[in-house]
Amino acid sequence: MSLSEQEIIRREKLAHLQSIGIDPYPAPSYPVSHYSEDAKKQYTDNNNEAFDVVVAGRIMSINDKGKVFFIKIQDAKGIIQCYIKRDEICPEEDNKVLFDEVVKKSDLGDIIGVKGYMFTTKTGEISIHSKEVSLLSKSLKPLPVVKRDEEGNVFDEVTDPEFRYRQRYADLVINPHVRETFAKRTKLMNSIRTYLNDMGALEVDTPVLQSIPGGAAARPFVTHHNALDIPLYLRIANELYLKRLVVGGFDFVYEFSRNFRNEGMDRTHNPEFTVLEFYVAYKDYIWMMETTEQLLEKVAMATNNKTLLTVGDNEIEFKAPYKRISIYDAIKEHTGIDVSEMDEAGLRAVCKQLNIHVEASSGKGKLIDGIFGEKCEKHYIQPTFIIDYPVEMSPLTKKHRSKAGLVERFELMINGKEIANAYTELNDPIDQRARFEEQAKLMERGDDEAMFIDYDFLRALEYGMPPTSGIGFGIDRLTMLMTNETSIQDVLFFPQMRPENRD
RNA sequence: GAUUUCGUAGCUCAGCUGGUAGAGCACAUCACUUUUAAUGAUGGGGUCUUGGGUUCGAAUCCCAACGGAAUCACCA
Repeated sequence: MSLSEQEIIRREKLAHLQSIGIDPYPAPSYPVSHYSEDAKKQYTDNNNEAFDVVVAGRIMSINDKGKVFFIKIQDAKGIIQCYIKRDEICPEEDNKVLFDEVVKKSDLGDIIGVKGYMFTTKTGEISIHSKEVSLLSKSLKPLPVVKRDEEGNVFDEVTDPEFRYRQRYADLVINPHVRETFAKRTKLMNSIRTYLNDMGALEVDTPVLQSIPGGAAARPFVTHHNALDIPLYLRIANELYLKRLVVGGFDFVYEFSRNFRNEGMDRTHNPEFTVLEFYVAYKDYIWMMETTEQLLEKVAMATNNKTLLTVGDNEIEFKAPYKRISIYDAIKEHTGIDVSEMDEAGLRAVCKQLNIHVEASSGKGKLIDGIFGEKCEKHYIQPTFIIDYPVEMSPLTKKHRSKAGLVERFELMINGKEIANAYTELNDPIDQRARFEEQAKLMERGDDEAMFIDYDFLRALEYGMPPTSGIGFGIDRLTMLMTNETSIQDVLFFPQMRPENRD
C-alpha cells in the first residue's frame, strides 16, 4: 500500500499526538448536549441568549487566523461553526498544548468535540464560543471536502460515480443532498408502514432462502446448504409465502422483501432490490387500485409535502384517482393493432412487423408483454393502471370475472416504468395446479424464467385461501420517483459494483 | 453479454496535429486574537489505470486487460 504525501503527514501527526500522551481514539462517551441545528434553533428561539452546549462532529472547514480558529463541524443534523480562541481554551501561558497540538494540527475530516456557549460572530454567524476542544477521532485519509459559498453554490463537487458508489461513506459526508435522498427513502418506507399499520396490517418476515424460487418469473441466485446438502435459492419474490400466511388466517399481511434476481444491471435494476408486498383477504383488484392511489398520494405528501412532483423533465401528479386502461387497449392505442384475439403465431407475426426481438421459447404471455414493454410502457408518464392481462402471462392471478381469457391484474405505470403489480389472487387450487403445469411446459421449451411448481403452496391452497388481493411495489423505483433520481444506484446505499482489484 | 465512451495530483479539471506534466481547491512552513469559497508569502506532491506495440521520443497514436458510465439484450 503506497501512501500519498497527505496520508503520510496525517500518520505522522497521529504518532506525534500519541507521543505527547493524547489519545487520538479515546474510549469514553462524549457528553454531547445538542445537535448543531437544534442548538442554533434554541439560540434564535431565545432571542440570541447564550447558553452552554456540547457538540461533536466532523471538521468540514478550518479557517486558521493564527491565534484564532474558525472550525466548522458537521453532525447528524447539520453544520455549526466553532470559534476557538487560543487564550480562552488555554488560559495559562505555559499550557498551550491543547491549542498548539490539537486545534492547530487538526485536519479536515477529524472528529472533535467542543464545549462552549452559543453566540453570534461579528459577521453574524451563529457559532459556538469554544471553551474546550477534544479530539475524538483522527482522520487519516484526506476527505475531498467541497467548498460552498454563502448562496450554497458548490465548488468542485465530487461527482465521479465510481468514487461515490464505492465510497458511499465519503459521499454521504461530503454531499448533503445524498443524505437527504436516503432520509427520504426511510421516510417513504415509514409512511407506508404507518398507512398499512393503521389499516390493521401485520408486518411479517418470510424466508429469503427458498428451496423453490417462486412467486415471479426471473433467474434466481443459487447457493448450497451444506448440512442439508441441497441447493437453495435467494428469493426472487415472497408472494407465495405471504399467501400461505393468508391461508393461515392472517387477513392482512405485508413485508418489505429484499429480492434477488440474477439478471442484468442498469439504471433501474440492481441484483438485490426491495419490494413491498401486501395481501388483503376478502378484497379484489378494484379495491387494490383504490388503495394504491390513496397510498401513493400519502407517500408523496410524506416525502415531498405535495402531490405534484417534478421527475426529470416531467411533472407527475400523484393525487388519486389514476387512469385505468386495459393492456389490449393500450397496445391498440400505441400500435393500432388489436391483438386481443390473436394466437401465438399471430402475435409472433406482430412482433416481427413491429421489429420487436423475441425468444423462440416465448409463449403468448411473453409476446404480449414484449409488445407492451416495447411500444406502450414508455408513454405512461402520469400514474396509470394497466389492467386485465391475458391469462398466459399471469400464472398466479384469478381469471377475470367477466372477460374470457383475461385475469384480474393490474400494473401501475409511472414515468414510463412499472412501479407496482397486483392481482385478484388465484385461490382455486385446481386452476393453480393447471397454471403451474403450463409453466412447466414453458420451462421444457427452454424458458428459463418460467415458474417452478410449488407443491407445498398447492397443498396450502387446497386447505382454502379466502378471496384475496395482493400487490408488489418496487420500493427502489418509487424512491427514485419521490427523490427525482434517475439511477437506482442513487437510492441504494451500496449498489452492486464489480469488486475492486487490490494488490 | 454486445456496442459506444471515459480513466492525468486527495478532489474538480487543463494538457493543440506525439517532444519526458499544469491550474484551482486540498496539503506543508510562515504571518494574522471575530473569519465566510478568509487573505498574503513560500514550498512539496504524479511509474498520466495496467501491460504490450509503433516511434529517435508516447499522457497524447495502435492493441489488450482492468474499472466506471451510457445505450442495447435479459428483467422489476
